[in-house]
Amino acid sequence: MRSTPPPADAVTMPLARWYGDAARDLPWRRPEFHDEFGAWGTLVSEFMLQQTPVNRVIPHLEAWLARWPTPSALAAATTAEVVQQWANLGYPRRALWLHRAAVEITERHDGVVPRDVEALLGLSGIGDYTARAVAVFAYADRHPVVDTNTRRVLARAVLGQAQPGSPSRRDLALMETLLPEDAGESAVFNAAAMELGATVCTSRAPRCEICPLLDGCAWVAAGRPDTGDARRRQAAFEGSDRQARGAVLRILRDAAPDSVPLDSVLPEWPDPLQRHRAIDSLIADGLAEADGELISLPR
DNA sequence: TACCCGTGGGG
DNA sequence: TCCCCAAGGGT
Repeated sequence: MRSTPPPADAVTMPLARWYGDAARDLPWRRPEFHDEFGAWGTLVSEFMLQQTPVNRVIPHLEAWLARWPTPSALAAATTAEVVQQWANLGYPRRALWLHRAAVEITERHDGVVPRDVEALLGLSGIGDYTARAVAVFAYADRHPVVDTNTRRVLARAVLGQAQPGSPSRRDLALMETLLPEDAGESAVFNAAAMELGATVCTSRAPRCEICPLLDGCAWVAAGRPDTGDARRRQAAFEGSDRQARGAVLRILRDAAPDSVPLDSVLPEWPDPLQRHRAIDSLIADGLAEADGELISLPR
């Protein structure tokens, strides 16, 4: 006699089966990747994947790990080298944080990426998502891993809403209730939920026809209501400070390791005040360094 | 909590 | 063309 399966199985079982067939072949999912780079490889990949699409990350990840295959190797690099290697991945403060995390790992953890979630959360640039992603995907421990893809899958399949709206902490708790007891199965479930959100249960045009959760999906059952789109729109990029900062930093990256005259940096920028603000804030963030009338990446 | 932080590809 | 948004985190 089998007991009635827990409701969570209605989600975990079909998802695991689907993942076995449909998972993309990504570098950080290959055994050789873990053999070669261990948890460090996972950590670097997760930093790069924060808000940067998979396809753009892959070549940068390989170059980065070839140059700095261990935390201590990166810790020994200069800020300028790190920012330049980060290239056009975007959000360059992540490069600073990754560098800082490498120093922290070297100094506080004997050069070994921590396994404990609390210890991981203590590192620069690591939050709820990245800490658990490292613990689960590098160390095969049992934790809920909740990113924007998983949140969307939970919102639709379980909560019946078009987009995630509840605080992400609540989705973390919800994911915990669905997590299989077995650590290995739970790791697959975490990866599968993310993969489904990335490739099928997408934000704009979900492909419900091929979704393994179609039969039990609360959102489909409700007639795919458009939940008023509570998402906050991303601030305009054109004319923003971010655009100005990006333009300045590109010049410094291209010139590195040389300095350039301050006057030569975006002299024609439409808003001189904004140009000044961009330069100052980059220096304040540690992404640039001024020396008299010269400016460069930090030395 | 809401806002800030780059960059580029796809619908 | 233009708009959306992408394996988040810090403040």
